Amino acid sequence: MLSTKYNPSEVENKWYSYWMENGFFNAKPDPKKESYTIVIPPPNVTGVLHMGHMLNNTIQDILVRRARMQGKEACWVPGTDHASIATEAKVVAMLRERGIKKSDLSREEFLKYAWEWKEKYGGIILEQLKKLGASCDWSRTKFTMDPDYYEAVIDVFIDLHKKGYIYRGMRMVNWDPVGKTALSDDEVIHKDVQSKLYYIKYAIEGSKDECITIATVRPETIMADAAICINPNDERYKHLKGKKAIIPLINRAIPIIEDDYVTMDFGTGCLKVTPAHDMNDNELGRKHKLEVIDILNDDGTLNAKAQILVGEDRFIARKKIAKELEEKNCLSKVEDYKSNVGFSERTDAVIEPRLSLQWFLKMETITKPALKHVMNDDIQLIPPKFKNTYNHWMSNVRDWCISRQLWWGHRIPAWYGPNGEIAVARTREEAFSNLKSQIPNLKLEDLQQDQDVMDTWFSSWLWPIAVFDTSVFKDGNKGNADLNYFYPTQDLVTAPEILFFWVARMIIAGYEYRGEKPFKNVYLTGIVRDKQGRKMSKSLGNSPDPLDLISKFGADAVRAGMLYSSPAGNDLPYDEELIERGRNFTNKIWNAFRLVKGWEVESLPQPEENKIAIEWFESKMNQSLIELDDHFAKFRISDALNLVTYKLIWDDFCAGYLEIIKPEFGKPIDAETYTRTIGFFESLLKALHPFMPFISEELWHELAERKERDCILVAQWPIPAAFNTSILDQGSFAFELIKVIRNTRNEKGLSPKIALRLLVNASDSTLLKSFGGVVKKLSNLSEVSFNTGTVSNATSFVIGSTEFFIPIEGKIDAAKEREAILKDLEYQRGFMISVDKKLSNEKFVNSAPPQVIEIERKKKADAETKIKALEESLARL
RNA sequence: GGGAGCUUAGCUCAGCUGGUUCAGAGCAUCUGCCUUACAAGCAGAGGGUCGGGGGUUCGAACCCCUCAGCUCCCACCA
Repeated sequence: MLSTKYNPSEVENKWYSYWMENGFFNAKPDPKKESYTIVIPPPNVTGVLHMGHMLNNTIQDILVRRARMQGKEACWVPGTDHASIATEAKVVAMLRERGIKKSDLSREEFLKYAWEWKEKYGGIILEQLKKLGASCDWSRTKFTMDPDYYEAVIDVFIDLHKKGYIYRGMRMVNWDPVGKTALSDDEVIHKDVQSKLYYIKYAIEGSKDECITIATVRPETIMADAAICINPNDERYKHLKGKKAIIPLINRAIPIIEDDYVTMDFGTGCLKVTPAHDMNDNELGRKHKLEVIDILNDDGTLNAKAQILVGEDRFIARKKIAKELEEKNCLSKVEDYKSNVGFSERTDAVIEPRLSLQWFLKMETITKPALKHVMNDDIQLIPPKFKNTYNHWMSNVRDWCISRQLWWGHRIPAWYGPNGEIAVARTREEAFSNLKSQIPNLKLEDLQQDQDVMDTWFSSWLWPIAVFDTSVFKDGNKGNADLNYFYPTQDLVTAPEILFFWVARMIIAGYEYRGEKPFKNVYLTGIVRDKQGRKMSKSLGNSPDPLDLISKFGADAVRAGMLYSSPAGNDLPYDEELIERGRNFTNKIWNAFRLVKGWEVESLPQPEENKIAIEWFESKMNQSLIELDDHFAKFRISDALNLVTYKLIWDDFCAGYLEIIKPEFGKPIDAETYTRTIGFFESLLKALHPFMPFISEELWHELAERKERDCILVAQWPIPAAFNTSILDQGSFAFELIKVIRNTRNEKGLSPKIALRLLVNASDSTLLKSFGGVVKKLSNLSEVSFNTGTVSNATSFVIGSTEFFIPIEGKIDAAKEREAILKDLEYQRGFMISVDKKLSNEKFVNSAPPQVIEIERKKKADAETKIKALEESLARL
């Protein structure tokens, strides 16, 4: 006896192993087949699976499995990202726990630890994805620091340098004093922070007691001030033009300059200009040729140039300076102030704008095709609302700072001579030969390689190309068979947060190196949030462990749960109830299988209602399959499952079809119906497979004997045939009738066990003719009679324009019945009036499309019948 | 400051070309059922000025204007 509960865990392990053993996930170029490719957004190599991955990878797997069933050569390439700063931070933390400081290690020693760490924890996440059922071609698993990938990244750096896109420059960068590295703008998160606005008095040089007051949130940077700036139109300060102000505490004189950049009504209308420590001040400083005084060390402490508080952390210095200023009577007031502060995405340190020598990629030219091909829909963003944002970003893109002061990553292939000469080259030897002509006595060991590595995204932007061919970035290489077959890929599924970090840059690289888009569609998922709408995060502890969920509910249930209410681009408010609902669905399917499996099959004449049920369900299924394909074509994955597949299986197949054909307990089913039912079940399982791969595979094998390797994951996707609208209409009419009869039972307190008679005041109307037997069975009727005329001592109702009676002697409460009829009558009359009004409106009749008018006419006719029937019933009572 | 989006049942959300898929789903609630596939279930029911106001239209949840509230992205005025 099979359990009434579906038990997923055994089934899942069994089939995943079987699929792997048979190499079903592996793809290779096949000119006879269309290719379908997805590259996985490579998770951090030391990461663990979280709910966002679940959503993301479920969607990818659905797309890949469906493509595979459609006969395409489906290739889903997995892999991991070295994630330089995130991984390095983890390794540093691990070393610290073991009492080892990074600063005590050489680069080589540190990297040895990092690789050890990677070998130990790397790829856990990929193993976890297998539990979800991800049908990746694991033989293609790629890592962004695989030796060949590493080389490809270096090739690209050298190539772009040669093309003049990469340059080295002193720029203001976002400095992370904890990670001790520069960050790109995108790695900085701005948050509103409650801080203080200090009003500081600077004495005017040569004046007895006149002062100029500036407002700042950063008093610790006054020692780096290069000027005071006022607005040229500001009458209040005109007289100070050309004079000098004296920085308190260190008594250094700085010029008072004018620039209309200064907002007159903010603070005091005077601005301290600190070119070394503020992006805007830096621009201002350059414009006015001001001195740049950098008073901070790379860890955010004050250096000797500050003259005071040397070695103190900037935030401690801030407090101390404020106190000192107050003591020296230089602080006129302090206000509470909400300011927007940048934080490091990875270390959460407050970002310090800092001047430093970094490598940059010029973005202006190289981004052009990437903008164009998204705007003209060669590449489609789903949902399309992101096009605007993309346009805005790509049109205002700044040069990309690609160097990072880290060790874990692709080391910048630049070599410096004794006097700062630069050679960009693959090896020391190559650099040497490049430089020796200009440096007479150069020795090989004089050359120093740049200490920095490249931004992680500078490697992952090559992903869709490099997963297939890493040698293609060298001159003259046309690409291998894999690349030419699988590239461009079709769909990319990722989170909107990395649209610019990653997606845009892959597009740039795609056009630069292949002259072709990397993918056709970009499906942007939502963010998984908790019930309170907060992002799932480790620090909040609000993220469930996906593997726990899988072992509790099954992978199929979790996959379905992730798809409830998660259309593209919309956030998903996560709730375990969603997974439960998914679990309930698997159980429903399991029980449908138990029912069918339990039937005795005999060659019997096929009952009439079974014939109708088969005809009806076939049409219903074809109709649904068409809708299903349509949803897929529009990337409405969630709708494809919830609005179509789920309803088709639960409502139409289980609640409708199976209930009709179900033989009485203990009685056999006719062979014809049984065979057709198995066929339907198989089609349903196929349509279900992309969403719920495990239960569909299991039941595929349970429903019939299968040959070796005859698996549902390689079965052919069901192709919808034409459907019969008339039978579908008859079906809905019949189910409506059944519902009303059941409701009548409920209202009148009649047990479902008591058979009722249904009398129809019409000839065997076409709408009911075929479905008479169905209605009889599903609403437990002893008879259905036609042409009965009006019947007394019965409850009556009208569906469409047909009047029905159910004789229920003794169960009729005339007063109650009358009340109900009057209420209905009132509504119907009101409805009539509004329809009439519409139909007698000439403008409506003239301008509305004919089918709309037809519908209104039908409404009117139905209402007329109803009113007539109601009036008659009233008269009889 | 610039941009995008959201506001529909108690909750979470659909509603795709302005018109029968038009006011929907799931959950929650209520009623009745342990009916021989499934109580993780079955059969029903109630629940709504589609954020407020105005407009366009024969017709508006949907288009336009406006007000209010919320969210996200980008920029940073010290």
